[in-house]
Amino acid sequence: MLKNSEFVNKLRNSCLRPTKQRLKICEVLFNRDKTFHFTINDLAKIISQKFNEKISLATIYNTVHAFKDKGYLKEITISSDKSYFDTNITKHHHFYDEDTNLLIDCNDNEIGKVNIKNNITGKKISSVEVLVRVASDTQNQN
Amino acid sequence: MLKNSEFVNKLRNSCLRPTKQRLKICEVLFNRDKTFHFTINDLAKIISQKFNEKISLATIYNTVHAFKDKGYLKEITISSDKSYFDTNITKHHHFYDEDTNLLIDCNDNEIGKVNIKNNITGKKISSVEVLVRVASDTQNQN
DNA sequence: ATTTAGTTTAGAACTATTATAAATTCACTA
DNA sequence: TAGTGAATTTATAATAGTTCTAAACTAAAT
Repeated sequence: MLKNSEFVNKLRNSCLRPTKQRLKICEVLFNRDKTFHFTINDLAKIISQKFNEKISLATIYNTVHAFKDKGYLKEITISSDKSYFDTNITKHHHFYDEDTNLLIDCNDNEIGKVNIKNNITGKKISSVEVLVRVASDTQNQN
Repeated sequence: MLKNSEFVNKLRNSCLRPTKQRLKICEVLFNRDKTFHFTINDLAKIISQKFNEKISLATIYNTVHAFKDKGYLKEITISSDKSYFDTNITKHHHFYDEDTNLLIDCNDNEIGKVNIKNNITGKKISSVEVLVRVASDTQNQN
């Protein structure tokens, strides 16, 4: 739960001018108690519902990517037809509910540490991500 | 390493008519010793190089999706701008080399079993996939 | 107030993928 | 082996998500 002046600082500290549009997007994304998972389309809808003035799609794309580059958002790839973003930027894993298309964060109580015994020679691990797809019992296992 | 008559059977057993095009695609995908990771675009290129007669992109899409539906291919999602497919249909995980954009299969010697302590209530796990992104040491950690 | 660089915008462009509908081919039957 | 109907292939159009463009606007420093 952050307030406007904190967003101004956050943006200034990242060499991003605190424009009206970016502040609105901050408010939608970061003025929350819980992690928020969204697609660009979700975000565009929320913005157009919440505020009278609309923000151009191009700006929403630009801002989300800027926030991702600055480390304020994480991108999560579940399907090739959509990009999901996550306001939880800590290392964590996900459940993906195939019935509802919703992402759910996992904590360490749910998935134990992944044991990587051998890495590719000469390479450094940049991330380890587990995706557990779940569905109601009637769905067939893949 | 399968031969033509085996592909004919494979297709017939799946209620897919063994057409010239499907047999060529089988030859590219399954006449191999090792696992093969590819995008539709990769496959289209290989086909146009290997054979004189070209196969329509629509047919390549249709066939790859039919093979996926029949369980002969697995789809792997790494980035939202491309679909990767894998001829290794066993349960396994992947390294993804961010420098070369190549996928590498993991075996159990490389990644230990993922310990899922709690699943979402009322749901069944349909898959568990680990993606380890790697890059050369000079790249920054994400 | 002026200036300059950063930002926003609408719309065009692009890329991957799916849909369409006509032409072709497979495979069954006679 | 020719005829038939359904499956398949094909080129092309359509669509969806995303990126590009370049003109208009705005923030912030002088």
